Amino acid sequence: MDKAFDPRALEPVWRARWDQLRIGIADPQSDRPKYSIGLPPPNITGVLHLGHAMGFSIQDALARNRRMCGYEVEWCPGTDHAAIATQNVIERQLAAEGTTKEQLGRPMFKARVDAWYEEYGGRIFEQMRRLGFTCDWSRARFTLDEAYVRAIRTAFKCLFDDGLIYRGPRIVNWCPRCLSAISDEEIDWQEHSDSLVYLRYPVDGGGEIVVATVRPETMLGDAAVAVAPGDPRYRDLVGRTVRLPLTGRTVPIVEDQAVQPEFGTGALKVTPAHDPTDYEIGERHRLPMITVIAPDGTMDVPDLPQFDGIPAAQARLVITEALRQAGVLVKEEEYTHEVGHCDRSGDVLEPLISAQWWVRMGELSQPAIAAISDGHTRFHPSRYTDVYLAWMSGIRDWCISRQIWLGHAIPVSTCANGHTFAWIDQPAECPACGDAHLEHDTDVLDTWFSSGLWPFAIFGWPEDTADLARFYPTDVCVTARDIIFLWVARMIVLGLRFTGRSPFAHVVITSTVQAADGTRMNKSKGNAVDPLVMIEEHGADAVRAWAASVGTGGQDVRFHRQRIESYQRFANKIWNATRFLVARLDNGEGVMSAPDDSVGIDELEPEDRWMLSQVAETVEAVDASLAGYRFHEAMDRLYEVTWHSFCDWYVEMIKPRLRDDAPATSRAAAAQTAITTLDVLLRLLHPFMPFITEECAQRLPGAAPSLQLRDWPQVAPGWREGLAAPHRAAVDELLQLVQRIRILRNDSGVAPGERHRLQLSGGDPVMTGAERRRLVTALVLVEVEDDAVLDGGVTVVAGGLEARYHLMIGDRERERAQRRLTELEQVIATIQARLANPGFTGKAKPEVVAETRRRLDEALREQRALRAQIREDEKDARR
RNA sequence: GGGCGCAUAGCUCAGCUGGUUAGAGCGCUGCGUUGACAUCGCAGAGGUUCAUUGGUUCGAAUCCAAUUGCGCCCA
Repeated sequence: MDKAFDPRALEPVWRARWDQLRIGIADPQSDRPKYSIGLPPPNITGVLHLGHAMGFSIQDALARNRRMCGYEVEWCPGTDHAAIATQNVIERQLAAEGTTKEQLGRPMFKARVDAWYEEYGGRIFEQMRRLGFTCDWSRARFTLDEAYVRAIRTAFKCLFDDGLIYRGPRIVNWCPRCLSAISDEEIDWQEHSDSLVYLRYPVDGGGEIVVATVRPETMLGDAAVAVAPGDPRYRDLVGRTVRLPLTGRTVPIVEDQAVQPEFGTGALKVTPAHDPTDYEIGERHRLPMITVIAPDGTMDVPDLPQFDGIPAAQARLVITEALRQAGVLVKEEEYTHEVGHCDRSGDVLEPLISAQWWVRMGELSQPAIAAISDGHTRFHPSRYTDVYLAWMSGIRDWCISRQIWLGHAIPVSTCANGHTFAWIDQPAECPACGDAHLEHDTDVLDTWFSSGLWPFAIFGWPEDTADLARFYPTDVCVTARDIIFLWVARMIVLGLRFTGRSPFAHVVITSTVQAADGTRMNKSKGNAVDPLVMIEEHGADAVRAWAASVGTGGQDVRFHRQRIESYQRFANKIWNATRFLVARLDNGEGVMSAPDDSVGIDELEPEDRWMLSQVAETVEAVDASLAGYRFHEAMDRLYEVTWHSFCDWYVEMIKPRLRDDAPATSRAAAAQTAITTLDVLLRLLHPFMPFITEECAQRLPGAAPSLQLRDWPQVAPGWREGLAAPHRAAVDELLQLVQRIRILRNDSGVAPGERHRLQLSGGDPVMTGAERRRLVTALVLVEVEDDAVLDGGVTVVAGGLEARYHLMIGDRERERAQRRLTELEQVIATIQARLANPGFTGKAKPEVVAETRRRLDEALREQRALRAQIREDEKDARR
């Protein structure tokens, strides 16, 4: 084996092996229990970012783990056509070529789009393969596939025929660049510094009312002035009318609960056609909807030619000036507020009234609420349950139409006789009257409508396929927090509607990766980290282990490359531990073999039992962590036990036993334990770090072609307790003693090769003196004496174990002993006070009290030893 | 305006259902190249005891309330 693990050389080998073994390909006919996941489909023309790397690493870890646990795993990948994003890309290309999609026409535009998909369609899958993901590539789906289109049309038609889809004019978030409606969830809020303008409106019959607004240009479309119900300042004005400056129109003063009396003057100008809140006020008071801004974002006021056609932002200044001239402007104040932008084009959104297609959510939301509140589907971390429920119970109708060219056409036609109907196969004539003059709707569907069908459409719905029967509902959906509403909620709603079942049992929300300074990673800001670069530089295992270690737990994470580096080093550590064992136990072919694999339990040494008991604990701990989707916990645990328990302690302890001249039985027991431990750890680590674990596992006796074909480790009942419980504590105690001896040597300035005599006494009788002497010798350079009594020396204690160590104390040790003594005095005082408290001894659990007593004993013993050490030292000093 | 989350070592963060002399990684300091690993080993410093203030409790970093600061979501 090479001296260091080389991911670049070994990763392609294992990817090829997994392909060859058809690891990800599921067999619906198998009699294993199923486990299924629908991969959240990335944008087909996008590139992999760290968020994908994280979420997908977690899914692959689940998939690999479940396979080893005996499940038939279907992890179905796919891509989304991402209509708005793709259209923007193509339009930018066209602009660079000096043309537009309108000049090109729809058929040519579609050809451009297809070419784009053709060129970049496979890219993100290739990137995913670099990380070693074992999706079922044979079932990959694309939301523009023919079968998928059928699913979408079927879903649409069902909802339409059930009266749950309607078309109507409503206020929407309109992007003047995309010339399309945008859903509430796609708004990017940014802070803007604007001015709050106070306008004086004359009240008919005398008096005035001052309103405050950040959008004075919309005053041309005012339909009322609203005040909070019962506001004493305006009580007398309610019911009277106001004469608007510039337009001269007369509008009423109304009361409405949406008005915040403390904001501005407490009087609100109401522009129902250009503000969502005003729209609602307008509906409540049946106000006219006066449109003054066109879809392209310019003023649409033919009666006022001086303003007509000016872009709204500019009109704001012009109209403010006109109001100032008219003496209407009272004052302007600086005002900072959040303004909605199109998250695709970045343009400021313009709320407008427009005819759109809507899904009636009221009825649909009920089962979607029940599915979560009844626990059929659970969120991890659980707090997202409330977030989801709050949103779902206040849900509004869903705007599903977009005025763009790319995407799924709304499958609706209208005939010359005014019959409007939805269809699955585009009809030639009206089913109601046979009229052949059909007009097809030119809008396309919101991308989230199609991805909302994902968990069942990927398996062939609406057809009755074997895959659908076998793999739906899926087990888990692993995704990012920002699409809980946009996507997860819609899948639940649509899944329940069309299949009667919630599409997944668990929703795992992964962390959001931020840049190191806590800001959002953003390609345009240049602070985005490319996972492929990370793979190149640190290896895929390191990236994946990082993803597992920070991906769950519910916190956002700041990206620090050092975190990935630490897992790269971890991979190297695993590699070298394996390399060492191979070197010692080589069967001649670079594979380790135990000299005798029929080692009986009775032949295990205390450290073997100590190690195996930790292995057993780790299996249980990792299982528990995975069951709770706490990947960070599993990763931490595996890192700790592999590096520290196994490499730092266990391997060091058994080094002498692995020498060729060591007693055969002891050597076999050590080899057997080391191999077993490594084998279990590799299997446990495999879902998180598949490449390194595969490569190392090949060096173990009886290796399978892939760890994916091995069973997940299990702990036999009673193994840990029966095998190792007493030895575990005894060895721990000994290790603590070793550490204290090392400290003593270190702080006394003992040279590395310098040996001193040491004598052990006390300790748990499960271990013999000889066993202890052997281990201490293996772990620290000392001459351990037999039981003969030595005079003098420094006493070192750990638990019930004591060592007399013959060396001259150095100054640093003297200081350390004094410091430690002071510290101990405090500890002892605290524990004694606790034990003296009848409230504690009376109410605390007996085992807690016993443990406290034990700790007191331990502290007292250490204190005695330190005092003796200091006395002895002073004696020496006098000599 | 409503909701959620976070404030623990220089940095990034763990600490589940309350009981530890409060931990890890990175960074920092000292020592170390006798055959697993310098992508390493051994040891060390570093937290007024876990934002602040109250409360519950025999006992709180851990539960409750309020406050301050920060982040996010919804409106």
